[in-house]
Amino acid sequence: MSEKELAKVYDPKQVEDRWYEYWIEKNYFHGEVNPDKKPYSIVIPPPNVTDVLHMGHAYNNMLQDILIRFHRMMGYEAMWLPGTDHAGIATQNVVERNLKKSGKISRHDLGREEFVERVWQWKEKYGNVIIEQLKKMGCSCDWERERFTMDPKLSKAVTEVFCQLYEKGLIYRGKYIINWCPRCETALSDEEAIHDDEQGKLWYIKYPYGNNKFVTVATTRPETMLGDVAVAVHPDDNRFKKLIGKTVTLPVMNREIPVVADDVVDPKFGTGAVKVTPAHDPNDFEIGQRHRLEPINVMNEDGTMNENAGKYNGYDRFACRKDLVKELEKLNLLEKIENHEHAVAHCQRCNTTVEPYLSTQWFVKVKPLAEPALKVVEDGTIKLHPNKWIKIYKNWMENVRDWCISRQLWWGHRIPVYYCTDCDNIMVKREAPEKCDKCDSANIRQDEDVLDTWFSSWLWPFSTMDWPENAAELKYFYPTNTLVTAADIIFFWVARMVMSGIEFMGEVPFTDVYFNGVVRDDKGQKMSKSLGNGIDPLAMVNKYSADAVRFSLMMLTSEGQDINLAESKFEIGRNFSNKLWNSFRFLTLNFSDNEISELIRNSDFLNKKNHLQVADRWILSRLHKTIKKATIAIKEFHFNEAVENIYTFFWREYCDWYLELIKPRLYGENPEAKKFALGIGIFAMRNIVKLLHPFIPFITEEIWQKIKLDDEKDLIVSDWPQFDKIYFDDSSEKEMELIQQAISAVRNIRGEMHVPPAKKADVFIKSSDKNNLELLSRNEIYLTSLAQLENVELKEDIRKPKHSASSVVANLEIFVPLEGLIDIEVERNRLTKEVDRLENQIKSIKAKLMNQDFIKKAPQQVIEREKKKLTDFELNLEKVQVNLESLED
RNA sequence: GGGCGAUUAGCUCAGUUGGUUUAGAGUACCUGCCUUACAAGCAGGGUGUCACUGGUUCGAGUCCAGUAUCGCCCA
Repeated sequence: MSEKELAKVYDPKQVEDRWYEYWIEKNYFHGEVNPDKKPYSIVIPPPNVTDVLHMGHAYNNMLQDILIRFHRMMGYEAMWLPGTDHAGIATQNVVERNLKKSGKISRHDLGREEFVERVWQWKEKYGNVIIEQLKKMGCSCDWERERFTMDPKLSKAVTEVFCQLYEKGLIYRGKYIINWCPRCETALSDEEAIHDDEQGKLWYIKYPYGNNKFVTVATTRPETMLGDVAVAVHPDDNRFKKLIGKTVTLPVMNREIPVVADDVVDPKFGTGAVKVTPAHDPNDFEIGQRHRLEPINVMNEDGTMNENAGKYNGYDRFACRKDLVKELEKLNLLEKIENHEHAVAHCQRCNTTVEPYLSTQWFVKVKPLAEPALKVVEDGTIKLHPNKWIKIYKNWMENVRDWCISRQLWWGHRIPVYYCTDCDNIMVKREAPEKCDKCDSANIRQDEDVLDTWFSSWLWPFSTMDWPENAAELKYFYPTNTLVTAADIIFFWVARMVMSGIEFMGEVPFTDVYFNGVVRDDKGQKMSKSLGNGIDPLAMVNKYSADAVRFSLMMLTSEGQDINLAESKFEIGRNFSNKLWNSFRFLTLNFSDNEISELIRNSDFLNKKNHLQVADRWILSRLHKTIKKATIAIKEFHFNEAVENIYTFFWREYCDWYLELIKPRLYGENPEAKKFALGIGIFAMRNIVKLLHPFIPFITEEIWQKIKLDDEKDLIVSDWPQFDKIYFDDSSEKEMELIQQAISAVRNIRGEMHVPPAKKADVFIKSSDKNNLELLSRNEIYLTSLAQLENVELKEDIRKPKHSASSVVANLEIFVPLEGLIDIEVERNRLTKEVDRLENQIKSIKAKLMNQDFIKKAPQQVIEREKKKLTDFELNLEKVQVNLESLED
C-alpha cells in the first residue's frame, strides 16, 4: 500500500467522478429480470424536462438512492427507473418565450406542426440537464431504462388508457365551469389552480326594481355582473321572500333578470342576495342549471371582455372592473366597498389570476376509480410514511371531483378523438381512422386539444415498463416497492397512480410511499426562484462534495419533517467525511500492503480469548448493536435515526475511544497483540463503510477499495452487514462504562484545574468493590494512556492524599494529587456543585418514596430502582461531603 | 370557513409503549491544547419555566381538552 502519504485532508474531487464512471462501466446500476433474486424497484418522480436541479430534487432523489443502494446490498435485484415528463404548459411556455425573444413570433405564426417540432428540438438540446445533475449527486439510476412521457411506447399507453376509460364510460365531454388561465389560454385542473389569500374588495351593488327600490348584492368580481342572469336568495330569508319570482334590472346592461330562491345562498354572507353568473362561477353555474337559466359568457379566452359585455367589449377584465365600478358610482348604484380577504386562484405555471370559465372540455369520472384507491390505503396494502398523510389522502378521495384532462395546448398527447365533419359522429380510436364509421366520409378531424401532463404521468409505474405489452420487466418489477415523493403532489400524482395501477394493472403501483419534507431556507421559507433564496445543490457539491451534501441533509431531517437549510450546514457532511478519511488513514499508517489480507482474514476474534481485551469485546458488541439498529431504522424509513446511530458509533465510540484504547498495542512491543487490535479496527471500519455506503457512496467505496481482499466485490454490490447476537456483550459494555467514567473523571479534574495536557499526573482510586478494582487494574494502561497518568494506585482503603482534587463516580473515589496546581476555590466549587446536585436528587427521590400512592401503585421494578438510586446517592453524597470538608488538608 | 402539522438549549433538530441519576445531539459559545489519524481536530465546561392554561395519572416533554403563535393543505 503506497498510500502511506494519504492526504491529511480528504479531497472528494479526486474521488467522486472516478467512482461514478467506474460503477457505470461495471453496469452496477442496471436491474435485469432475474428469477434468482427478489426484485426491488423504484420509479423516479419524473422531473419536468424544463427543470434544473434544486435542493428539493436533490433531497428527494438522494432518499431514493439510499433505498436503492441499501436494497442492492441486501441482495435484491435493485432497479431505479429514471426519466422526465414533458410538462405541457411549462415547456410550451419556455419555447414560446424563446420564440418571442429571438424573432418576435408567436406559435401561431409557425403553425402547430412546426411549433411542436421546435419544442422537440428544444427538448433534445436542453431537456437533459437535470438528468446529468442527478449523476453528480451519485444517483444510481438504471440509465438504460430512462424514459420520457412522450416516448412512442408511453404515448401508446396514454392512448390506450383514454380509449379504455372512454369505452367504460369514465371519460366524457361536457360544458362546465373549469379553471381557465387567460395567459396560457388553456383549461387547468383544480390541482393546477393554486389558491392564495389576497386582500381584495367586496363591492356592494344595487340592482333596482319597482319604484326606486333596490336589492343589493355583494361581489368580489364586479365585471362578471355583465353576465348576470338572475339574483338568488335563500328561500327562507324573510327579507327577500316577496321578491322571489319577480325581476330586477341589471344595471348598465339594463336587462330584466329574475329573482330565484336557492338553498345554497348563505343569508349571512354579504347582503344575503347574490348575483348569479353561470358562465363565470362554479356555484352560479349550478344555480343556473337548477333554475334553467341560460348562461351568458362575457369574456374571451384571453381574458378580455367580449361582445356580450356591451360597451365594455374589448376591455381587459381588470380594466373593465375599474371602469365599471366608476360607472356604477356615477349611477349611484354602488352602495359601499369593503375590504375583503379571500382566496384567489392562480395558474400554477404562470401565476396569472385564473378565471372560472364556462367551456367544453374532456373529463374523467374519478369517483369509481377513487373508491378502490382509497380502500388499499385504508387496509394497509399501501403504507404511507409518515402515516399522517393517510387522513389527507382519505379526505381528498372522499370528496374527489371529476378531473378536467383536456388542455388547449399544442405540446402533449393529442386527444384520440376524431370528429366526422359531415355527420358529426364522434370516434375514439387507438389509430387515426381514415373514414367515418357511420357515414364513410373521409372528412375527419382530430380533436385539437392535448391531454393534461398528469394524464401520462399517472401511468408512469407501468407505462415505463412497456405496458400494454406484457413485458417481462413489467411482470418482474411491477408493482414497484417504494415511491419517494414530495407531499405537494399527493393528489396530482400519487393518488392518481394508485387509481390507474388498480384500474389497468389490477394491482397497486407500489407498496410504500415515503413523503419527504419540504426544503426551506434558514428562515423557514420555502426555497423558490422568485424569492431567490434557493441553494444550488450543484454549487454545494462542488464546494463540499456530493457525499457531504447527502450526509448533511440526512443529519438534519427526520421522517417527513420539513428541513430548514443554510449553506453552513454542509460543513457537517464535509467534516464527517474528513473524520472518516482520517480514521481510515490512521489504520493504514499501522500496517503495510502485504499485511492487509492477513488482517482481514483473521476475523474470528471470539475464538482468540487470550487476545481479547474488554475494549475489543465492547467495540464488537457496539458494532453489532449498531448494525441491528441501523438496519431496522432504514427498513422503517427512519433514515435520520440510522445515520445518527452510525454517526455516534463511528465518532463517539470507535474514534473517540476504541482507536485511542488500542494505541498502546499498536505502538507496543507485541506484534501479535498489535495485529489483533488492528484486525478488529479494520473489521469495524469495513463494516462502518458498508453501513455508510447508501448515504455517502463515494468516500466509502474509495476506502473500501483499500481494505478489501482482491477477490471481494466492490462496495456498491457487496453484502450488507449482518449482526450476530453472539457479539452482544452487556457485561463488557458495563465494564467499559466504568473505565470511561474513571478516565472522564480524571480528565475533568485536569481540565478544571488547568493541568497542562502534557503533564503526567498520578491517581489514587478507592473502592469497596474488589471486582471493580481488579477490572481497573487489568486495564490500567487505558487509564494511563487516555488520562495522561504516571502512576495509578488502586486500593480498598486509601486516605485522601494532600492537595488533591477528588471525584466520586459509580462506587469509585478518585483522587488526583495536585501539589502546587490545585486551586482550592475551584475545587470547592466543583464539589459544592456536586453536593447540591446529589442533595436535590435525594430530595426528589425521597419525596417519591414517601408517597404512599407511588408505593402502592407503581410497578415494583420502578420502586426498586428508585430505592437503589437513593442508597447510591446517599453513599456518594457522604463521600463528596467528606472530601469537601477535608479540602484544606 | 374546514382539516393537518409544528412550538424542547442562541440556532437547526432528536426524544419509541408515560417511569434510567442531571431532558439529548449537531452547531454556536467559554477554557486549554497544532498531544504523531484528523485544528474540517482533541480534552473539559456552561447552556432549557420542554409555547401557555387546565385535566387524566402514584408519576407527563410524552396522553386529553382549551388558548396563543407559525406553517401547510382544502374550499
